[in-house]
Amino acid sequence: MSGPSRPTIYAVAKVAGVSISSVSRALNGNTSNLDMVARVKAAAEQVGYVPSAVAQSLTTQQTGQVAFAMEDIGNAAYLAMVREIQPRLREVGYRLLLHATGADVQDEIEVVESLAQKYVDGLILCPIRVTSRHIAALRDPAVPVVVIGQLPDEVAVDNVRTDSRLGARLAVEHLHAGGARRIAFVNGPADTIPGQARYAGYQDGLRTCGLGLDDTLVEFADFQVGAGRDAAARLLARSDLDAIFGANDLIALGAMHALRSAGRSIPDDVQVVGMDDTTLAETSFPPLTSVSLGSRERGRIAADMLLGRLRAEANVPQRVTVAPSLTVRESTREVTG
Amino acid sequence: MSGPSRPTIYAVAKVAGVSISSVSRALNGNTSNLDMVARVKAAAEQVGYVPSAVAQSLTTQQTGQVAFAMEDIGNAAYLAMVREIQPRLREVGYRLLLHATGADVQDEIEVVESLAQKYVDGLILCPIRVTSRHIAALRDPAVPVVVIGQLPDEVAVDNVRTDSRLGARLAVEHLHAGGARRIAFVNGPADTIPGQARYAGYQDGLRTCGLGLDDTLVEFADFQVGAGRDAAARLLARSDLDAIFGANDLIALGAMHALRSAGRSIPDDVQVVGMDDTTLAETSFPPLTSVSLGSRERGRIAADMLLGRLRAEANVPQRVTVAPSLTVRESTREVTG
DNA sequence: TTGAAAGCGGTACCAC
DNA sequence: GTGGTACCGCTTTCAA
Repeated sequence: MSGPSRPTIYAVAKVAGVSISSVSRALNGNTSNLDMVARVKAAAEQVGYVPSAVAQSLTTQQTGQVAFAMEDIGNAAYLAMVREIQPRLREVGYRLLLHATGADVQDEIEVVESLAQKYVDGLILCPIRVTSRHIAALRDPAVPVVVIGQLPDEVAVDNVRTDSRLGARLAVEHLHAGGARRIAFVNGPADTIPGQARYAGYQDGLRTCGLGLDDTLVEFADFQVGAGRDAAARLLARSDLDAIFGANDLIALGAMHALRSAGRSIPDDVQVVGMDDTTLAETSFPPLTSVSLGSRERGRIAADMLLGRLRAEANVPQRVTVAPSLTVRESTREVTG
Repeated sequence: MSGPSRPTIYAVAKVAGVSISSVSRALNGNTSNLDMVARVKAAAEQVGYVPSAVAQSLTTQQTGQVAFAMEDIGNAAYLAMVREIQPRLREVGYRLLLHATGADVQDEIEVVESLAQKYVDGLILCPIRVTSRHIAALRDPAVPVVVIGQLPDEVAVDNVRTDSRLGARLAVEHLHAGGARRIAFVNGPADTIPGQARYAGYQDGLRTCGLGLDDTLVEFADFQVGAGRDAAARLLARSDLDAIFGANDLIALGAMHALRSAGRSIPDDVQVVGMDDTTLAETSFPPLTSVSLGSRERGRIAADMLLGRLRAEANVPQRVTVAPSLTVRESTREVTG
């Protein structure tokens, strides 16, 4: 016995002794007859009527839902975005739908293509990579899309980005200002957009500081603690160094573990800087200096951008860039003067 | 100019030269005429047809969506659940909708009541508290609900829980086995279900270990790092202690910070145990021994339970309890023998 | 097998 | 102001 089907608008109309049109109007505030409104509301209350979201969607052509798609909600940067996005959507009555694509490009593209099913009114997408198929799917999305991340200029889509290359440079310059001269870099995978940008920024920083690039000071790792620790251990084994820049906070945290195991003190012997400025950076010991790429802010902006697009159509694509900034904590030396 | 409205099933029917009934059948595999199927699919492809999820929902009375409601996705325990739930749902074609209630009981109840709108096929709910209004709302939910957490026996709802009281006792016993005799406890807020259960478990542990309850060894804090640190600092200032049990990993992490600031070594001077066994426990220094309450497993079970309910209705409510377990790391002393 | 038509549960236009 | 009705886009029953 499937549950008793909920009362529909017809039940309310019957009890109130009016037409369904009147019920609809009364409940949606499209009538001036207060008496009617009262009668209908009483009837609705009596039968326990709640309008069907699906039926409303079919007629209004709006779902009241927005999707957020990223690689993995476990990633602190995306988590930070969700925490900004969800309340904003909720505030104006939108529900949030979560897509974790698991770094699968195919999945990511399917998400965009599935938009044609119209189960959401809009999408915020964080692509890990941008392929030609992405671009094709993004050419004429069924609903408004906001992309968080780098995007070729020719793609006409709302876009909020950051400059992780500049962020990496800031990290190096900060370490240099703190007295470091042999600044190691534990990068993420070299074949990813973030990996490439951060590596370029690392080199930028060395250059502006008048330091040369020393390949023995560079290592690669997954964006994970364990990998960061191992990579840092390799660096310590082969090179003299007085600072480590980790391509994200997890890597930097791993590096701190390696340093501690090697008996090096932080920041006196070796300074450490991470990237993403996640809560991990605050809670680590010592608290980790980290380059903020404004995840929260990007999430907030993306949400606002999408909501704006949802209420007013047909505008030129927007693009906002959030500047990276340094959050100095105790894993680096104070710069005096 | 609002975007060109997508082609409907009528467009396909027209191109294929058949009725919409046939299109529907062909696309849903409810026909044996292979020729028809081919023709329809070709036509669909040609016009770029994608069925409307909303229209399908209206006729099938199913949305293909499931909601997960918890306090805050930023909480590592809930995060762990989401990461288990989402892939499971996705695998069988369900989309995940996220509700963060922000510890607002009112919001939580509204989530349950909003189920009558039928925008999802089911709900997984993690209540922070269970009020009489919860119980009332849960009495006859519009769609199947699975509750993760404690629930009065009289509430006939699918339920997966853990035994955090037993978990707390395990923590105390482990510390005692490691040689601790003055075991402090930094609890969460006393007026929450988790707070009460853990406090009871703490006392259970003391009892089984033959230790007396000493109020000066008990402090309260939010479930946050900063609060945990401050609470631990208060304890250190007034009491002699050789172990600290934090009611969750964040509190325990805060306690470790306080200990470090006070110059106490971990675990030699003071052992520390946390609870929830989050990734923070793995990445802290030293890695934190923590009581696992099986968040991932509970998430997995809840998802499976809901999916089961979604395919076969009308069964008695299920209840599963996940046993807590201890994950021993380096913040406590090895127990030999 | 295939098509016509009746809903699914609402909204909104259009007469009255 | 109010009710009748077409329609949103699809699934499914029922005849032919």
